Amino acid sequence: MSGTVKVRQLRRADTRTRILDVAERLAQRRGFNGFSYADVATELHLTTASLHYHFAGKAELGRAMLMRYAERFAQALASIEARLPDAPERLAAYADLYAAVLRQRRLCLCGMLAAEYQTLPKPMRACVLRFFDDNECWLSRILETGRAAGQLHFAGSPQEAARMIVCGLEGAMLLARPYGDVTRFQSAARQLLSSLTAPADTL
Amino acid sequence: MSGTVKVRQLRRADTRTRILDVAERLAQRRGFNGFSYADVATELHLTTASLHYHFAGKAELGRAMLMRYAERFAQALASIEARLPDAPERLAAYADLYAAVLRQRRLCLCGMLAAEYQTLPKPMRACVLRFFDDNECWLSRILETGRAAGQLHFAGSPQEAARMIVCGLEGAMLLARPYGDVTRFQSAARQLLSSLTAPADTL
DNA sequence: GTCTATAGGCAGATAGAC
DNA sequence: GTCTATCTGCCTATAGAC
Repeated sequence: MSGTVKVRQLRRADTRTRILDVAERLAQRRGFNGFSYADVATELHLTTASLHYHFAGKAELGRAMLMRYAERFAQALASIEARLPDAPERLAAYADLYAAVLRQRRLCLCGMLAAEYQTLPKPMRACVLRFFDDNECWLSRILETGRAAGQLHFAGSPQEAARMIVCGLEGAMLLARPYGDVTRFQSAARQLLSSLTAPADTL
Repeated sequence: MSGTVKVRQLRRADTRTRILDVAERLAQRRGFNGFSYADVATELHLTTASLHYHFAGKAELGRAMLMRYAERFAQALASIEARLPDAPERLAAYADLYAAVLRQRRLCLCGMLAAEYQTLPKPMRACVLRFFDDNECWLSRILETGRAAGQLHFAGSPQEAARMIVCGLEGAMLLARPYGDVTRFQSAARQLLSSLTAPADTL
């Protein structure tokens, strides 16, 4: 609608952005039920009343946080597809996205929210499912293309394989973090993807 | 110490047991941070004060709940090993343990607590890790035996494969539940295990 | 064992001054 | 935009009667 929607302030992110940054990190580390408005406000040297100026409530903050996260993730997927032509490399880069999050001692935001799903505000639930749907969709396409090019080998539908990959990577993050051991994730990811990369003659 | 430690009351579980039952179900559905003493008390037509008679605090309740869960799980594993001689059947039965939990619209207790790990009382954290260690240990043994018997085929160490299985199944539960779709879990589990069951000639 | 009563703290949220 | 002040409700926990 407006001609000058957003003017990027490179020197210092605006307050709304910084609130989202803190909320996102806390949600990924402690869960959506594991942090409060006060936690965010304190860290930014604000009051909870100020937060309510930017986001009507915690549910609204959560929704905004999720939408930004999904958008950023989608951009990362598009970047992988544009940069890397080979399917195996694309899958490895996909797993690296997860590893990068884990190195920050965070869980995938939507993996965390999947655990808390039953207690989430309704609008947030839809966002979580859409995130996984988008991942599954992107992976399916990558898998199908890779199989057609003879780079990948797997039985069953690309959709099934895509779902298994998402499950495996989310689960690997979930378990690697308590151990504080990123190699646990790497090992599981490698095994998971190698079953697609290596030729499976008997299937 | 005592000669008559526990006399089973088959007619009606004692209060302590019923508290643990409710707490366990709530923790598996809503997370440890997602339920309160009041939730448990209300459901049992008790007061929170009564709960404090049985468990000093929520952390102590959580610890007792976890220890009982781990013990029950260990018994289930022993039962699988005793009943089923074939490795592929054992693995399928192992996955069925998870599926049964998911059908109750619950997450694996320790999978849920892994997500909440950073906010858990210290004593509970150790229990969560021990649960996964025990699973990994049991699975490693099953995998190694199965490979030696020529029933299973996989590259790498049994430990690595065991970890991948646990990650995959926990992740599959995590994602299947929001969709309310047990077949999502079944599909992922089948793919995960078939890569071990089917001969992999090229590895 | 279970209760009533209550404490003390923290949660999300709002009104209104600046 | 950010603040102070305040509200209401829920949380874990305790004291003490029955």
